[in-house]
Amino acid sequence: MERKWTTVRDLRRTNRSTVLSRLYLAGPLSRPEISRDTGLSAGTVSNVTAELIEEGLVVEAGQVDSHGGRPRALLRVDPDYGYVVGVDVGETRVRVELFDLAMTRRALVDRQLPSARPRPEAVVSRILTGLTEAISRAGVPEERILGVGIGVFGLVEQGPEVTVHAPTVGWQEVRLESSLRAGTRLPLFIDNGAKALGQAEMWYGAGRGRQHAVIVLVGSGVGAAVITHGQSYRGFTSSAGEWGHTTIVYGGRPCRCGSSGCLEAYVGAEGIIDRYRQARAGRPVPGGDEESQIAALVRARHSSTVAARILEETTGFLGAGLANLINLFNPELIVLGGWTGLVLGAELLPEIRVAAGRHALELPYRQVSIELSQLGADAVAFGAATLPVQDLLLRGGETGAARTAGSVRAARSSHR
Amino acid sequence: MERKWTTVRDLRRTNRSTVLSRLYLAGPLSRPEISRDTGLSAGTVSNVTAELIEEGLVVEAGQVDSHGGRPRALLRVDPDYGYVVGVDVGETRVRVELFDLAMTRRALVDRQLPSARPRPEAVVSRILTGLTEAISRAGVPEERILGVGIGVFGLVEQGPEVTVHAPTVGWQEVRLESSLRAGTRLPLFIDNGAKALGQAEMWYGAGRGRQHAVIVLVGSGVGAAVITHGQSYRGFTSSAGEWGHTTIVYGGRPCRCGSSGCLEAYVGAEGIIDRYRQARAGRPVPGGDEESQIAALVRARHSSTVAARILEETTGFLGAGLANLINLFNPELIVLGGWTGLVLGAELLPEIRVAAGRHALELPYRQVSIELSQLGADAVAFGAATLPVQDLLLRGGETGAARTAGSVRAARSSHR
DNA sequence: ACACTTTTTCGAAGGTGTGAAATAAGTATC
DNA sequence: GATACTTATTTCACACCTTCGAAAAAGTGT
Repeated sequence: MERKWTTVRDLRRTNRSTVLSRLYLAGPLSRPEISRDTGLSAGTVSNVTAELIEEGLVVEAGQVDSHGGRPRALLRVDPDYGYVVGVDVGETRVRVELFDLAMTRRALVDRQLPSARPRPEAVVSRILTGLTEAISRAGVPEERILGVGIGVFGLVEQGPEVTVHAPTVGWQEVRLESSLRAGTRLPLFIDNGAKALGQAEMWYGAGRGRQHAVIVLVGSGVGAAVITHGQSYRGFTSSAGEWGHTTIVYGGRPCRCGSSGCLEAYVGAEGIIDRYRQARAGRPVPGGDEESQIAALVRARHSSTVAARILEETTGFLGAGLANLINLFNPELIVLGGWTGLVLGAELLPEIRVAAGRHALELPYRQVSIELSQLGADAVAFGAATLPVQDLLLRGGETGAARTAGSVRAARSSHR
Repeated sequence: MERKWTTVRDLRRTNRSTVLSRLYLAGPLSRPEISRDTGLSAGTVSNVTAELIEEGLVVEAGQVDSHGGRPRALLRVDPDYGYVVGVDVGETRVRVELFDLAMTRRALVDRQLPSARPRPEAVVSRILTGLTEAISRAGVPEERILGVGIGVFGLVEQGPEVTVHAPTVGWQEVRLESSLRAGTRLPLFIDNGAKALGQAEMWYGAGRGRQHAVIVLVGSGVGAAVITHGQSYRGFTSSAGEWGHTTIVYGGRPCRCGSSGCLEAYVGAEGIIDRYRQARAGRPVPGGDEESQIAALVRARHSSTVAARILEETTGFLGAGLANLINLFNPELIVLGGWTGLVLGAELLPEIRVAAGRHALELPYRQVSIELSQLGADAVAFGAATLPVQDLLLRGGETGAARTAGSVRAARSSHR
């Protein structure tokens, strides 16, 4: 009962939010279209849009000619109203990208990390220097930055203060938010990288227009982002969706998480390569890094029965894992992403679908479609950048008395 | 964008709803307490409660003495404002119970089904006759019945019309709602039995006051009800939560659903008994029905190493299954229910907790507590009866122009 | 009897969306 | 080129809503 949802002004805010969101996600729209989509009366739409235009969030974008009537004016969110930053924190590098509101990239900064088990301070310093560099490269005044979204590996706990847990790289309750807060006044939005990417896929990728989906990430690790009613499913402390460490072969292969039989131990890149090596009687798998090893395996499938068998098994495990998601979450869509997932999916998607069908219940399986990611494997920073945008939309474009910045509102009004 | 949430009257309805819900779920409360809990101003609370009292939904319930000030009046929902019916549709019987709003049972009707694979018509006729009998036995005028909740086995699809799918008993897209609609004008609320029970457990059982929980049902079959933000997680077509048919032993024991290695094949009553029999080299398990066989197994665990091993394995499988739920849904609470679950849990809960800890990720495991069901195995009808209550609360006590009945409102206003 | 405290009600004020009417801005037709 | 028609957009009266502060109500303690 902590939510504040009572006054007539909150009503206005949600209506602003629905109008703004529709406008942002469904491209240029005319007022009558907004009215129809949102159920708001024409008068209200006119009223709300006038306010949004006045504030500079929305601009006119041409007209659409009519069949004998006043032509309807098209409206859209002004891409230059503000800018957002997305940060991809990986285990080997930090990547900072700056976008305008249309998600056109304006700057990109890449920083290597010294080791694959980076210390938090190393990450924090690279985020902060990357941030200033991206801002200066893009030539954008800092006051116009709406927020910084950060997609991190590991479990991101959204408490009174955001903390990150990633036992595999030795991070225990890392207070990432407060560390960053010391170095910037910009609003911060920290989330798990898979969840960030999932949101991007819903807005700009394979999930457009869907409400219930699971975006699955198969790379070195295996994760998932669950979307319900268009929103990320978080659970009690936001660590929901740890699909990679669900048991799929009771008592099976040991997993780096300490348990055994985890899905990740079978369909994560390392798991696949390891099983391939064992099937080759211990001979090393050709190719240098994991990526080329997987590629080699996929290429070999027509010539080598061993490779074919390994891939078939992998398809089976992956299918069963997807079936578990289908049975538990009943999504309308599953998006297969992550670099390993994309490599496998490019060749084997039909087989994966069939394998999922073998293990899932018939009804929910009939209602789900399994598709490939459209944004590719490298869109975590992009996804992270959508986090501040989402915040903007949910607030209906009002400068929330949120995390920081009273400067933003001032900057804005002096700007127009 | 289909939801209607725009006008200033919707605002009133949600405020009525929050006040009414708080009052219903948190027992007798004074107006200042409501104000504090809901964030509404004292004026609004007075205004809203006056309306609810006027309509007969809420009544005064004594006073609480003060420390030198006007004593605060206590308010509560009138248990006799209306009545609700809950129906438990099992594979062998139909059970109809009638409650007042305080969930005190006023009537109970039990009807056997002719076979364990009942035809839909057999179920429908027993529901309808059971309904009239329960109403007459309780001596309640039909106009005072707020609705009938029905908890059914199988997958319940909430479309424009509710349909039920249960392949194991040969039900394919059974149009239960329209069949019942022919025989009664009362508002109907049809849902999966496990979900219905889950809601009851949240309101009146082990889940009180929690927001994110999974209620797990282990009986002959295995199911789960997932609660997020206090609401049942449904997914795209409401068939979410089919935990029993998630794969936990890839390529393992065949399951009646057609797949193999499903959790249900290992920890469902039949699966346990079957594994026990195999371990006894095919000798039949003592005891008549499944229930007494499981009881015999549990009793034998101190004298028989075979029984002990089977139970240990069962604990392991169940723990891994729970761990999957923990990793995927990140609940704050897991409630173990269902008759098999209760029998096992009564003896082995600590071991089950440990087994879950072995397979779950550390952080979400630390944050979850695993408890036994408090409502017992036979509370599906009770749970189903909460469905119309929930509807009442969500509507804020306004007679929705919902599924049926304009008679209800008339009856109500003539009644006071 | 009086002062004090707390609850509850009351009325004015400030906001909101709606629906109908008015206005704007085109196209089709004669 | 003027007129009729059509559709988009704005304007405005209206009915509602919550809040806020003041006043009334209803007790306790001295």
